[in-house]
Amino acid sequence: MSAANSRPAAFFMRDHPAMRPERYNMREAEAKWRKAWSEAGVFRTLNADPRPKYYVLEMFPYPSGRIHMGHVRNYAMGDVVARFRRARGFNVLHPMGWDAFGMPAENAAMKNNTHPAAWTYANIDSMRAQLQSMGLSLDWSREIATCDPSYYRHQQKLFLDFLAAGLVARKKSKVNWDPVDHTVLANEQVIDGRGWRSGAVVEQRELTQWFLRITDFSEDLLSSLDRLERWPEKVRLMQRNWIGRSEGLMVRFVIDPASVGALEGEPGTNELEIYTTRPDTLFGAKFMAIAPDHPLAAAAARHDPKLQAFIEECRRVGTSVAAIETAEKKGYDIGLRVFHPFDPEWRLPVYVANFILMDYGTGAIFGCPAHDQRDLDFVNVYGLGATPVVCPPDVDPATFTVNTVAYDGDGVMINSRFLDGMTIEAAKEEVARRLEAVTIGNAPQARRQVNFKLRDWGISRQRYWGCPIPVIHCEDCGVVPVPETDLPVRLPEDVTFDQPGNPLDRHPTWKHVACPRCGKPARRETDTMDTFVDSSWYFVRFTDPTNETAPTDPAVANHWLPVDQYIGGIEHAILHLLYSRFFTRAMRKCGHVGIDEPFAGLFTQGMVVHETYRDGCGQWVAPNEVQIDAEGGARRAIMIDTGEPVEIGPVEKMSKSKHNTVDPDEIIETYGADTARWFMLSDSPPERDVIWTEAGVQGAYKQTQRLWRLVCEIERVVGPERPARPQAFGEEAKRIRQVAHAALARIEDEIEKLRFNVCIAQIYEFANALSSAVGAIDAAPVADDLAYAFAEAGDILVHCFAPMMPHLAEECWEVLGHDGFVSGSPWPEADRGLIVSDSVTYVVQVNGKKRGELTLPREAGNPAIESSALALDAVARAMDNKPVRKVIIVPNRIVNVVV
RNA sequence: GCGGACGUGGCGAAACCGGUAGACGCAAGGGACUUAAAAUCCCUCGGCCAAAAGCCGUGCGGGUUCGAUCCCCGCCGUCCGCACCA
Repeated sequence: MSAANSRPAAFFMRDHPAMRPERYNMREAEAKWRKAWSEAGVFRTLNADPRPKYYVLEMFPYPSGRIHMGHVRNYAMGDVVARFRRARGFNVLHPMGWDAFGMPAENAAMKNNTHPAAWTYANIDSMRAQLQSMGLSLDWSREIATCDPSYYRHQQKLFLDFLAAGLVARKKSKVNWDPVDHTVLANEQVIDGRGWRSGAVVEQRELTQWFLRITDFSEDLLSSLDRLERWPEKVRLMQRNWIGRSEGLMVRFVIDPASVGALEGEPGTNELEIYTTRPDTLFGAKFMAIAPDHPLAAAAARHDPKLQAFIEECRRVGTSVAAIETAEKKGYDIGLRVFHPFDPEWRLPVYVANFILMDYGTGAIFGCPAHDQRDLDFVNVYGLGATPVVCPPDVDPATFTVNTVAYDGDGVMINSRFLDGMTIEAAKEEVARRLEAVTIGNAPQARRQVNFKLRDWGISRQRYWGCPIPVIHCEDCGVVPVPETDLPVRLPEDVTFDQPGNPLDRHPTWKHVACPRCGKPARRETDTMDTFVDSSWYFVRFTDPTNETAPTDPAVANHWLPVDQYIGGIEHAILHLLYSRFFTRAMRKCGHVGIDEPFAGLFTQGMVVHETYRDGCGQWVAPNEVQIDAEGGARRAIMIDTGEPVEIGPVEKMSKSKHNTVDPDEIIETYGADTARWFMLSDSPPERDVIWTEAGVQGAYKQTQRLWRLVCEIERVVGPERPARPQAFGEEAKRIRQVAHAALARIEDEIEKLRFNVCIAQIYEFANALSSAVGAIDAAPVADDLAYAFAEAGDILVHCFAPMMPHLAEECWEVLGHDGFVSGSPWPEADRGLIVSDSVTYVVQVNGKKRGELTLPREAGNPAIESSALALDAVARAMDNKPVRKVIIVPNRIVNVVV
């Protein structure tokens, strides 16, 4: 149905206002407009469109099968931006796709005996239908799914390009290994050191894995953060800390040969190299500590079964930093002693300690308990003591001690011989200078080093449902890339999940291939890629999603990129965003794009949270099983079925386990997509969590009806013809125009800043003002000037809420007598000249406390303002006959009389 | 453990760059309309006080300032991330 076809009905209604339905039938209207948009292709985007581009993107969803309220919020926000920019004359790219590889499909396969592909594509179909029911202005012709060979073949090409460019490495790395299920476990699958499915104690295993060399870009990824001005400061800070640049010193400690004992002949028993960012605290050292995975620890363990047991105990904690660092500090003295670099008489014990990470620095430290909390916790277990070497300002060095809280602040060096009295910085410099000058075995004892916490990105996954890594292992030729003509390396379809391990590895034929180089029998790589790889370039693929010959067309990609506004959850603040920034740089190096920062503007939205409910037995109860009564301010909940009382619990993130989810389908069915979108945007600032409440969504529903009635009322007082602009406006018409244009200016500012909740409050204020103006009219239609003002205000109002409630807006647009779509019509121009008023209201304060108000002409000068202020009764009373000391006048705002 | 954020009425919140604290909405209470209900419309709504005047009030304790929700210092509480979840 085209908009033109609906004209007769609209005319009929305008001629007979009484015939217009009292209530807006969202169910019919929403379906009607979605169909009309789709048939007219309103949201189709052409790469060749000459208008300025605007790329708005929301993080694409994992196809779990059902959308949740978090999606509704995320996509509602993105759609507001897309629709607003479109109205502002931009050629908007607003695509959607599916982050479709990943573990849940394999878990479902194991549980339900379905194939991951079948499960995933079925989920995509149902989620697409759900998203479409939201009325999002998406270009569905650009839809992509990362699990589709038409997508991952290009990802394999990118991998090969990266390989050729030296951006790929093979290294050993540890994984959580479940000895019963014969599978690698994700950190989230390790619960209290045991596999989630088998319950077996998890081991750590070393596997040779594929890595992307993100650390090649550490410095660039860090310094470029300064240029990302439209990113939240907190995300930039999180990335800065994650990259973790530090300037420190590598120091070689000589091991006392007398302490080597049974380790004689083992490698690495001459010296121990450590990395420190605090060389200034060297005189506070109490011990050395090495990681359980340190080669020296392994060497020592070969001679000491108890140490071996200790190391294995450490490994059971798991591979996650959080687990390692929260575990109680434990160590094992391996008997070695090292010489203090500045005192050959001073020897320090060497421990293997569970809180030292092999991945950072050299996997070895010197421990200075007085100034590092972890070291202090450690010595407090082993009774090694703590000597403070940095004294806080204004503290007496003679009495300063450290017992349970380490001091990591600024201060002056003490107890440190030649460093005493220096600042921390000077002491660091002095230690570095002296140790650089000492030569041990042809090399200086210390060297300055910039270190990063950032590690290379391990992308190997021993799983089926991911993008195959396109290489072949040949006994003679080694690692051989799959020739590009053989891409894609497709996942075999005939796999089963009824036994443990990786289906690709145990597939009878898939991995057996001829070496592309020598032709001898060889085997395919059976690891697949981390799904973060899939999501690290999908935003590029959207610019040219059907390109069959290459991952991108660089010219097209460079036209659209960077994404102007990216919107998604804060949980992706580090990994996804950092990997995407790296990937863009890597793609640039290989000639696929010409930019290095993929997302110019980033917005991180808060979660959708909900009250939790439990019945008498403590079982979780879902919101749709509960009825809430609020009388006299007290809220009580009962089970709808039984009337049994229900306990209202704390508000928490919506999760299946707590049964506090709300199904978007049900909400859209009951209230309509517009209401759901409106409520998601109206209640809380978008970056903060929003609490889903039944009362809130009902309130939003009421507002949709109110706006509908208001627009119908406006149409009634305006009359059936769109009024022409009159020569002059009366007082009331002027006032209405002023209200409308002021509202428009504010609302567009707020949308621009993504402050949707404030924007909606402004729409309410505008609607309230219009509503009373219309209510004051008793004879319709009104005079020409008023009719014009009302019609103009009505158009503005509809435009203002159209990005949030697009279906209702189309319906209202039609009522106001327009052809075509409001979704396709330009944003009205706010006449900012209309907005300035002739008078200004000052707040009058005495000593900073409000005592009255004063309305004066805009052009009033300071002396006039001052004398009017002092003339106020309330001011005189508050001054209490005291003399005026000073009068502060803030232009157009405030007068403060200081007495 | 490390890192990051947040805290304002009964509730969600607003307050431009340090300048009227509580816009707007929800809930609640009162009223109108109605046979009744729903819907709709009007009024009240931070605390103390009968009211006016006034005083108190932005997690807590200090500080800077003519003036602090906003800046500084120190606490308390809540939430999030931590590299194989996506």
